[in-house]
Amino acid sequence: MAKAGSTGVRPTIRMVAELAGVSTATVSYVLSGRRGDGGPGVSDPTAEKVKAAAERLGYRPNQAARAIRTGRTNTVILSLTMLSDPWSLSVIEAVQKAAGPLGITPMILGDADWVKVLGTQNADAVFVDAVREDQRDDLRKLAERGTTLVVFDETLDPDGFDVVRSIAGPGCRMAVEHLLHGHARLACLTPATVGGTSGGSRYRAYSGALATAGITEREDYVGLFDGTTAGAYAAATRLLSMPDRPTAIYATTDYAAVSAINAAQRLGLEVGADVDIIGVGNTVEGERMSPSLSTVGPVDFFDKLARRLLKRATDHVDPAVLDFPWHLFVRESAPHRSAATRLY
Amino acid sequence: MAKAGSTGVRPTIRMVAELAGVSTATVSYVLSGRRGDGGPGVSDPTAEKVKAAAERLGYRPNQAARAIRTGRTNTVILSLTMLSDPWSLSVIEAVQKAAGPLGITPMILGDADWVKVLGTQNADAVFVDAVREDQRDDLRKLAERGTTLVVFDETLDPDGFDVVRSIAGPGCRMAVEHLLHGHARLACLTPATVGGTSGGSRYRAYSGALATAGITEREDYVGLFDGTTAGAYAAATRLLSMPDRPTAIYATTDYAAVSAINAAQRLGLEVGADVDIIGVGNTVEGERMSPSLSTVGPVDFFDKLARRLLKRATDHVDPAVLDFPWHLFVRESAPHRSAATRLY
DNA sequence: CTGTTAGCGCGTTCAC
DNA sequence: GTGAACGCGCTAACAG
Repeated sequence: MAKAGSTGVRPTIRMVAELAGVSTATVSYVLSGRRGDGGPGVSDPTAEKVKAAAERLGYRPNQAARAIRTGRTNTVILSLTMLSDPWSLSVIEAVQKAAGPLGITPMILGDADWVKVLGTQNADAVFVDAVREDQRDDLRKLAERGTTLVVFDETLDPDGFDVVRSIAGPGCRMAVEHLLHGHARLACLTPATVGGTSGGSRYRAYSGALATAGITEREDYVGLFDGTTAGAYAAATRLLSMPDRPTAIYATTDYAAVSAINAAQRLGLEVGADVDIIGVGNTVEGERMSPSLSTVGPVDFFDKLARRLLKRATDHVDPAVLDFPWHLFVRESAPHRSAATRLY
Repeated sequence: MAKAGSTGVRPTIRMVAELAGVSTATVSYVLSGRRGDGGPGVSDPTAEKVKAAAERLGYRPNQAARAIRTGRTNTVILSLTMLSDPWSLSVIEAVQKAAGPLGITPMILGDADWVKVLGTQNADAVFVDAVREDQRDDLRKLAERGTTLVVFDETLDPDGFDVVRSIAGPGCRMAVEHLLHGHARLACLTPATVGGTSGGSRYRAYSGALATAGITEREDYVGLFDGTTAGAYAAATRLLSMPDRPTAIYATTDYAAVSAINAAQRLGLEVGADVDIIGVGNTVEGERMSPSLSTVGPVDFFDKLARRLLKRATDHVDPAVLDFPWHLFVRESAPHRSAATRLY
């Protein structure tokens, strides 16, 4: 096996040029396959020599150096607050699938502290998961300084950056109203922490729909939990163990709904018959599970989001709002109920 | 509110220098708080002027440019194959906690294709989750070219890079033997896919321990699943629904064990009494759940791993092997069983 | 048509 | 406290 000139340091374009007996410019042209105005520009024999030299040294261009000149890093950053959330995984998956063919690498920032990082780190585009009140100003500043941002937020207005809006309110209302067709004892399962993926609007949809239906909200029918799956499971168990337990649960996130289904089954209740459960978010997990999860959510959200992010990373497009209409997905965990099958 | 000189472009060190009426060198020295050989070097008034100018422009040094000169990016990369795995989340959490105070940003690479990325992207250190057969050579090449690598692998030898070994075999054997003290009908719950977090060694510990104990392995007591939580749940349900169901389950990962506990409870079995369940990995989830999960695993794994990664990122240390001894954690889901309490 | 020269764009750092 | 070189890869303008 050839030693391939291993010197212990990273090979530079100059080393390749020297080994091939050409200038660094030629190497650059050959390896990036581009030349001023379209003409081929480099003869085949020279190109071969260069390629061979690069191969021998194991040369790979330094992205940092390239970025300084071109302003492009071939990188997008995904700032995701709740990495354990299936929602985040869906974002990652969609972006990776779309980025691969473009030669763009998605880097994930698990920290919530994107402001500090984005000040010094560069990427062709950045997706931001959640914006705290005190971070709103920073968004504008970053955008002004040339950072291409795509922000997920329901209330923010675009101001040099994209805003992705997937307005939950009306959709959640649809979910609650779907349950109200067949139920009067309707509970709500929601994380106590405001912010994150599920805002207060999802809970308000519950209050609002109950009020409109003329049903008084019961405090003991609101299952608050700590944001974890286990917490959701425990809260659901409490709800379903009550003497006059609810006959339906509206969970403000799909993963909580999944936990609720598990809890119901654990208690010997048949989901979709003894108790109906609906989620929010339209995640794939819910679709695949058994019984399949009824939910509300946007259509094709992640793919469209990924496409937009990469479009902004590659082309020079004006910032805009992306609005995602929500649909109701009626599946097994909360089927349609007519007057004949309603539970009251 | 001051416009703060918003020009639509990123402020450079030169702009700061001009505004402050000093040279770029001075700005660099002031903002990075360093000067040649320890001498003070910059007067207080000048330093103030520079800081004010930097603040006014919202200047933040460009990490890419800095990296070119210093060779340091203040970044570590975590290449994690199974982002949904709690194990990965624990790695992230530990590294983030340790990196923050050092001013180092952890970037996560969700793709399994670290070879291509690390060829062009730089980081002060890289943690790699899993190495495929065909990637072993690339490790050496990367290390030779100056990439600081910390690799998680049970069989690899260090060769310019760190190897973190958390050898599962003996620990898993302990787990199986723990169950064999009280059980004869012992099932195994394991993902079908070899590779990933759980290798074949975890399954072999089961086969081996059974053979040593003189118990014939039953094919229908091996619950294979697809690597998902739902799959594990289904497989466990099948095992526990058999007419001569096993009285104990050895799950080769903690999350599978958790699923098995859920499945058992769903079937009305009391875990720790009717059926014992043990996991592998010693994840926090298992410790916190109820009943708490008996498991085997290394002690303090994630913190030590994080410390090592960051030490290699900041200092110049020689590569080494990090070996983590495994312990048996006897908790509620599989308690100690004496002759009096054994289930056969 | 093929290849080179020279200088850019960053922040850092050495010698004055 | 500064001027200028440095490290990297890219590319406009030029020479053969």
